Formats: sequence, structure tokens, C-alpha cells
Amino acid sequence: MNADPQEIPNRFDFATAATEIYNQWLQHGCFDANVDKSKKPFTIVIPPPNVTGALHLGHALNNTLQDIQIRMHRMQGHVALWMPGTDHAGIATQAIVEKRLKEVEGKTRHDLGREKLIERIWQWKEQYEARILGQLKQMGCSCDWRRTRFTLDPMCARAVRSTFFDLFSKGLIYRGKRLVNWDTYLQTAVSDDEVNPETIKGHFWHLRYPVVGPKAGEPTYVTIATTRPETMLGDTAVAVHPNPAEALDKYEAQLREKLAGANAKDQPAIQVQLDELAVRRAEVLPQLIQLAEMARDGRKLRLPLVEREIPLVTDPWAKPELGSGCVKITPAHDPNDYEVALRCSLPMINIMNPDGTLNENGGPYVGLTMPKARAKVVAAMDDLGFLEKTEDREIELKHSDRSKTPIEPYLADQWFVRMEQLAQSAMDAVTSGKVKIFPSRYANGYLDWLGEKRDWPVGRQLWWGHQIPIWSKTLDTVSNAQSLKFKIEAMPERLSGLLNVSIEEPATVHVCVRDEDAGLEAKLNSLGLVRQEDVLDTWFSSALWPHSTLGWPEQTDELEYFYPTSTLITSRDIITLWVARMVLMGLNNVHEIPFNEVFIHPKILDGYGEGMSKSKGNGVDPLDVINKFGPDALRFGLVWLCTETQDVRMPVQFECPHCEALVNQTRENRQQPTVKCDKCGQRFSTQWAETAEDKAIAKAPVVSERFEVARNFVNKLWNASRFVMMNLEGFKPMKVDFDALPLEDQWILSRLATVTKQMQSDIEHYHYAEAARVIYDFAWDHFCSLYVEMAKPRLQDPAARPLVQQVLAHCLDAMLRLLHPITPFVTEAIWQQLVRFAPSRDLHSDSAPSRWLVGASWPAVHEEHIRPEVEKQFSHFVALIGAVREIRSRQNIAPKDSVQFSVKCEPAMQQLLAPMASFIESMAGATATEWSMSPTLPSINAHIAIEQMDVYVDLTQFIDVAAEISRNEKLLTNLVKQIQGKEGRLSNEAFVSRAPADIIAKERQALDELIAQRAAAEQAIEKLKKL
RNA sequence: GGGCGAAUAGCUCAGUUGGUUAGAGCGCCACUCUUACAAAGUGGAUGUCGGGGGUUCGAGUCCCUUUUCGCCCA
Repeated sequence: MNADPQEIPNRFDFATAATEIYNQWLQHGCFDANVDKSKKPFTIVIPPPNVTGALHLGHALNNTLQDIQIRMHRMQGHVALWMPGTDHAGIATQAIVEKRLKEVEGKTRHDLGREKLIERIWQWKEQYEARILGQLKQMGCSCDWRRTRFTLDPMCARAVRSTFFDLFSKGLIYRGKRLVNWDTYLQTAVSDDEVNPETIKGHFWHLRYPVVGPKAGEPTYVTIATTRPETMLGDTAVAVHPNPAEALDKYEAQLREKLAGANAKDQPAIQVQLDELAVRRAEVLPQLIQLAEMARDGRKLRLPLVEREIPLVTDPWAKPELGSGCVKITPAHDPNDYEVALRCSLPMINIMNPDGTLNENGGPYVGLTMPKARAKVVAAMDDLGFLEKTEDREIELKHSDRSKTPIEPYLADQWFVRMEQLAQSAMDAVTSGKVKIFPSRYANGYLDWLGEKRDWPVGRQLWWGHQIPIWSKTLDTVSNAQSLKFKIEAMPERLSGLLNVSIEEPATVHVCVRDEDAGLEAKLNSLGLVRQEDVLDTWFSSALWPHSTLGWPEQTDELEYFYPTSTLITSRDIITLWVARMVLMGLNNVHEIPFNEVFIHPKILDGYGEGMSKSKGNGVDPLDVINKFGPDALRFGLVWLCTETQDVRMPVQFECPHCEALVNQTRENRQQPTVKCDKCGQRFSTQWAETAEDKAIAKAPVVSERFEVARNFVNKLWNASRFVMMNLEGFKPMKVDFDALPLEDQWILSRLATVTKQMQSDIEHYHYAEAARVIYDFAWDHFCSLYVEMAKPRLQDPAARPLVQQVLAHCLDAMLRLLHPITPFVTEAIWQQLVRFAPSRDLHSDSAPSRWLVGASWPAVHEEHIRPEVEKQFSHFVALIGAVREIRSRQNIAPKDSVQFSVKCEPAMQQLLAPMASFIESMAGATATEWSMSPTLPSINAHIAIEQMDVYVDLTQFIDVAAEISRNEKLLTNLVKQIQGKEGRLSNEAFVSRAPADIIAKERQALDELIAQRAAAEQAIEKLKKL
């Protein structure tokens, strides 16, 4: 530590200081939150980052916002618990480990086996968990690390088992055959939320199915069109609309309505559709009517290739206005067809193996993948003369968000949670206002999604996750199943509530076991029951996060004290997946909402407005930003941009490791393993470098210039603090009488009180950017540019020095406290220095400040210091300084040359400003020669009109005539324009008669002033031109 | 197809209930190494508030419509 303030460096060395400070905080348990019923709790659970990969800027924003809440509330005297942890992210993590296994060792998960694969994934988890927690620590996150959880750890596992058992016992868990989104690469079902539609180029094949025994006059075949011809192998019917004529009428009516409402541009296209419809009525409709008749008459078709007889059925799903008007029905591989099959009681034939190849139902094509089977089916149909035609067509195909491969709809056994009641409870929590969502518009999506009350498919055919705690056995008869059920129900474990039994129709017995219990499991095994292979959806365990991390199902002190948590801060894409489910699970398990408030923060986009992601290559590692700008700048920079309505758009650059030039990241270069520097021409590598050759090249960090504002601000704060400390020699705390203070002291204390109030309210209301702006303006403009500048001459004056020292020390102290939640490191570093020069410096308290800023108290709002009239008075001084400076600059007067000026003003203004002569001299290099209602004007002067004052700067020594004429002419043009506007308004009868009187009066007064200014400017120009 | 959001200075964004001449930071121009800070200081220039209509004495702000972009849902 420096004893001499002169030795404080003029840059904050964040690289060494941050680590040291963070370790000190940890050592002193500054982040530990322990139950203390004499204080109020404030709790946040972290949205647990996936252990899939490292954190990017989106996480940095998310966690900074949480840390700000935690740190402010901790300073406000709450027991602030920030619960940290990570999420096992079932599909994503297993997928990435499997992918690497394949790439590096050429093995599949089946080569390795369940146990070995899980071992590998644990290794991955350990590595990334450490990386993620390290990133959070470097950002300064003040989590209670002692409590770090993982969604697969024993504590969370216990909560998962208890919850599942409870839901099972309430009859809310069931298994059913459902058409699921099957990811053939990962060989698991994925939820609708994990599926993205993509438009790709495909074909529309028109196929013919022969009619069995057509009667005279009936067609010998039916044409259907399909984008997926291979699925014909699983067809169980062909459907035609029951009343095609009526359906076409309806369709035409719709089109006509649309035509009437359409604008000129869209009308031709609709007209074309109408014309086509007319043709269709003539050419296709009669046949469709006939086919509907045939269907009702029970006619059958012969499905080619597999030679199966399938019925012709009627169902409104067959749209007479589309294709041939007939549609093939493949219930096991198409969601719509599935519905048709349920309506028409059709069989469902599954033709696919879990790995995406055809099973034995695929007849001659067994073992082929779907794409290969497609080619063969099309060729065979063509050979048979059943391929009518092929069209090119753009089709929407669902892709798995996880593996990026096409989804196959697939009929499979799935475990579901019934959502009816659970969803309703979560909707009520928000509509009643118990859970408040900010910004409120996000409540719409939440309610819409829950309102559908779709049952939640919770099984995943994975190995990484919580294995479903159900043991099952399918019996040969219903009565055997019943007797097995009775037998199990008679077990002592059932009586003590450790297991529960259900029967799935017709004869499958399911036993759910509450706790891990090897003995009980062995018993079940001996009865022939086998555990379900599937694991639970990751969101099942995440849904329990707010209470599982606090020890539920144990009724721990922590649960009682810290639950419900105070707020949840997350991003908008998981409102339904996660937020909604936490609410309903919290209500189900703890009978209480999991959090009182939810704040949804913006997303971070790149310079093109695209979301950052690893796969796009536009992600930014927060550590790159920290290394270049420091952790405080990272945090302040993110908060500075975190406004309420706008996502954060952040153009990013590579920083060349050779010459430090910034190279813009583009859509092209962000995917390349190496990039050539624009400036020095040398190549650097990126995150995509794979080959040893590329990896040997120095890697460029990815940063953004957006953080420069914040870095500069941190530097400003550091140096302002340095100035204060350099001038605290001999400082002795003193009591002050606010009303007896000089104007500038009253002013800065009034500003400080105002800013304290605003900032607290802004943070409480999640107006982060506003909070940052308020303190930025205070620190930079008010404190540094004005107060500190005015303090300089006062510090030289032994009589004034003690007071200004006290106010400086007090303001710095308060500023550090206010800024600490946003920029914890630099403020703590300054705090540790400040104590040596001013151990006690609070105007309002004699007690020594806390050892650590992190544990210091949040500044109280001194309402009595908020003085609008003082701020108004001070603004006259600021305006005067500005006016003189402008003239100096226009006239190019050297800084060392002092100027003189006289002022025309009321005596009150003179009384206010004349005593500030020394400040006017030091800050504007100017001396007033006269203050009066009618001053003597310098023979050559520059005039500036400011509120309640006319300032005449003496230019006798300096005049640059051309510059002054041009300034006045510009001013004149501006004045004329404004006068015209005002005169226009005031001569408008409507305005004068209808606008409120005070507005009119204001306009009149403003016009008078403008006219006076115009006259002054005109005179000035005239006079200057004579020189 | 439905919903939500965005469009304001070259860039990134503010702009409270409608009310003088629409703001900030960066960038730009000019001048300053003035003993806290050149990552700084002082001053300056920069806008058809996406387009079109409407309500109003008055619209960046309210309403309708339209274009472009983003996200969510189907």
C-alpha cells in the first residue's frame, strides 16, 4: 500500500487488483448468507448455466444484473443470498460429448455403454463447471459459493425423486403412445420447443394407388401427392373430404373475402387462386364427389410395394383445394395423419427403428435409412407406372435444435405430466399479481403458452440425466397385472409411503419408488419389474431449482427463511420452458410461488442484429473483454446498454494479437479458423482453429469498442479519487451546517441526494441503463467537471480547505458506495486506499466505515438536501461559464490570457454570482468588470444572451472580426427561424383561443426575448462590420 | 397465419402524463501536454424522429395504415 497519495498510479491496475480483492472477499466470507431472523432476506437463484460450454456475453449481462441487485440489497442490510450452480443440460451436453467421441475416437455411445459414457460426460461437466464458475468469479459475482449446486447432485436428485413420486401418486404422471419429434441422430424424442422449422428445397411426388375392384364408371386408381414418399410403406388409409363441394364453396368464400380486403398489390395473386379454383371445380370436383361416395361404400385401395389393402376414408383433413384432393394417411409418422387415424379408428404402423432406419414393416426396404428408402420407393413406383409426376417444391422441415438433423415424427411410448391443474395454478400466480413480470408485456407469452395446457412429455431417451424412477412389467393378462399390483400394494414400503403403483391399460404395472433404495429395487427386480431406461427432461430438475437448492423436501431453515426468492433475472427465450415450470412446481411442492418478481433482460446481438451463439461464431468470451478492459468496464458497459425496450446491438472486433489493430468481425470471417489482419497483414487464429498448424498461430481475442465508454469512466473515477486523496492532507472530519454552506457545497450535496434517490429507485425497478447514466453524469459532469474544479482554488485557501476536504471526502465516499454494485472492484480498491487518508468521512455519521466496501451500508437519501432552488441558482453560474468559454474558443483566445466582461442583470443575480469571481477566473479565465442593470459596455465586445443575463465579453485585445461576425450571423439565422415559428403560432387564432393560458404566456415571453436577442445580434453585426 | 418488439445524428442508444430550439456516449472538426485523468480538457458541427394518413391549438410521443428487421407461437 502506498503511504503517499502521490504514488498512487494514474491507472487502475485491474489485472492484479481484481484477483486480490476477490480472494479477500472470499476469505472474509463477504458473500456468505446465513439465516438471521433479525434481518430481512433477499434471495436470487442463478439461472444455472449449462455445463455444455463456456459463458458468453449474454451470460455476463445476466449475471451482472443479478450481482447488482444482490450487492445493493446486501448493502441495504438484507441477508443477500445469491444461490449459484449449474445445469446438466441433458440433450445438449450428451450430444456434444457424443459428437466428440465420434470425431476423436470414431465411437458411438453404444460402443462405450451407458456407464462409460456417463463417466465421460461427468468429466466434461467437471471441466466446464470449473470454467463457468471461474468466469463468474472473474466477473465479480458475489454468490455464496459454499452452496454451489448442480442439477444432478444428490440434493437436487432427491428433490426430483420426491417431486416425481408425488406427481405419480396424484395420478399426474402417465405413459402413452404419442407421436413425438424423433431425433434420429441423438435417438431421443425432443419437445416442440427444441424443434425449429427450416424451409428446404424438396419435391412433391404424385403417386397412384390402384382401386380394388372398381365398379363400372369408377376410377381405377387414386392419386395422392406427398413430400415424403417413403412413408407410404406405413400408410393405413387414403382420405378424401366427406363433402368436397361444400368445402370448396367455403374456400372460395374465404378467398373472396380476402380479395375484397386486400390492397392492389396482393389482389392479382388472389385472383389467380380464384381462377384456379374455377378450373378445379370443373375438372377435379366431380371425381372427389365420386371418391367420397366410394369411401362411404367401403371401397379399398391396394397399397403398392407392400401389397396391403387399405381403406378409402372420408375426413375433413383431406383438402379438396390442394393437390389431388386426396391425402395418404400415415398415422405413425405424421401428426395430422395421427389425428385422422384416431378419428377414423385406423391402425398405426410404425415403419422406423429408433436409429432412423426402416424396420420389418418396411418390407423390401428394411434396414435402409429414410433417404435411401425414399429413392428406392420412388424408383419402384416409377417402374410400376404409379409415379404420375414430380414437382419441385419448397417444404418446411422440422430440424432438431440439438443435433441440427431433420426430425422424424415417430410413434413412441412417452411419459407425460398432466398439465391441466398445474398450468392453471401458474397462470393464476401471474394474473393475480403474486408473481410480477417486468417488462409486463412478457406476461402475455407466458399466459398464452400455459393456457394451452398441453401435457408435458418428460421422458428423454438419453443416458445423461435423472433416470425415471419407475419399474415396470407387462403381464399377459389383465388379471395377472391386477394380482401383481395387489401384491406390491401389500408390501410394507407401500404402506410407509415409499412406493406407489399404477396400471397402464391393458396389463402393464408401473411402480414408482420415492427414494434411492437398493434393497427395494432388488425386491422389484426379483418380481420381474424392470426400471425405465429413459431419463427426465432437464427442465424437470430446473423447475425445482428455487426450492431444491434450499434443501427441499427437507423443511430446512434456509427454505423457510429464503423462500420465496425475491427476484428472478433471466432472458426471454426460457420464459415458458423454465420460468413457467418453476412457478407451477414451486406451487405444487412448497405451496408457494418461487419468486415475487421476474425481470426479463435484453438479448445481446452482434453488429448485424443477430443473436450471439457459438455455432454462428459471433459469441464473445467475457474473459476477452475483462482482459482488455477490466471486469468493471465489462459490467458497466453491459449495464450502460441494458435499456428496457431495445436489445443490445454490439458490433464486435477481433483484436489482432500482432499489432493490436481491431478487425471488424463479419459474417464471412467469423467462421474462419484464421483471419488476416487488415493493418499488419499477419494472420491470427480464431475459436475455429482446429489443425495444429492453425492453432500454432496467435489467437485473437474478440472484443467490442462498446466497452471503451465504461473503461474510460472507470479511469475517470480512479483519477478523481486519486485527486481527492492527494488533497486530503490534514483532513479532520467536521460537522457542517447545510444552510450555512457556500452555494457549490449545497449544490453538490443536493445533486448527491437526488442521484442517490434516483439510482436506488432505478435499480429497484430494473432500469439499469438509467441508473448507470445517472451516476455517470453525477460522477463525471457534476463531481469532476464542476465540483472538483471549484475545489481546486478552495484547497489552496487555508480558511476554506477543511470544509471542502470534508465535502470532497463525503461525496467520494458516497459515490463509491453507489457505484459499488455496478463496478465492485475499482470501488473496493479505492475504498481500501481512502481509509488511510480519511478513516471517517461521512457527513452524517461519526462511526468508522466498514472495513470492506462490499459490506458497507447503502447511502441514505437525505431529502433535506434536495434543493431545486439551489440547483437552479447554480445553473446560472454554469451557463455564465459556458458563455464565456464559447467566446474564448470562437475568438481563439489562448488559455493563459484572461478576459474581462460586464454583465447586465438584476441585483439578485449580481449578489449570487459576484462572490464567485474566483471560480469564474479559474474555470473560464475571465474577470467581471461590472454587474448592473445598465453596465458600461466595452467598446468592442461579444454579446451573449443567457437566462436573466446579458454577458458582454471585452474583445478589445483579441477581436477576430470575421469569426465574431460569422458567429453572430449564424445566431441571427437561428433566431429569425425561431421568431417566425413563434409568431406563426401566436398569430394562429386557434392556438390563442384553445391552448392553456400558461403555455401562451410562455410563448409570448419567449418571443419577446428572442426579438431582443435578434436586435442585439443585428446591432453587433453592424458594429463589427464598421471595424 | 397469429402475437410481441424495434426503426430517432455516421455508429450504439435515451427521450417520463402530447407543450419552447429533440439529447447522451463514441466518431468527426478546431484548440489545449492547464500540477487527478490525453482512456483527458474546452468549444463546435451533425437529425424530413422509416413512409403515408388521422386526432389535436400543438405529435418523436396518441390512433390507423404501410415498409423493413428481430423474436415468439401455430
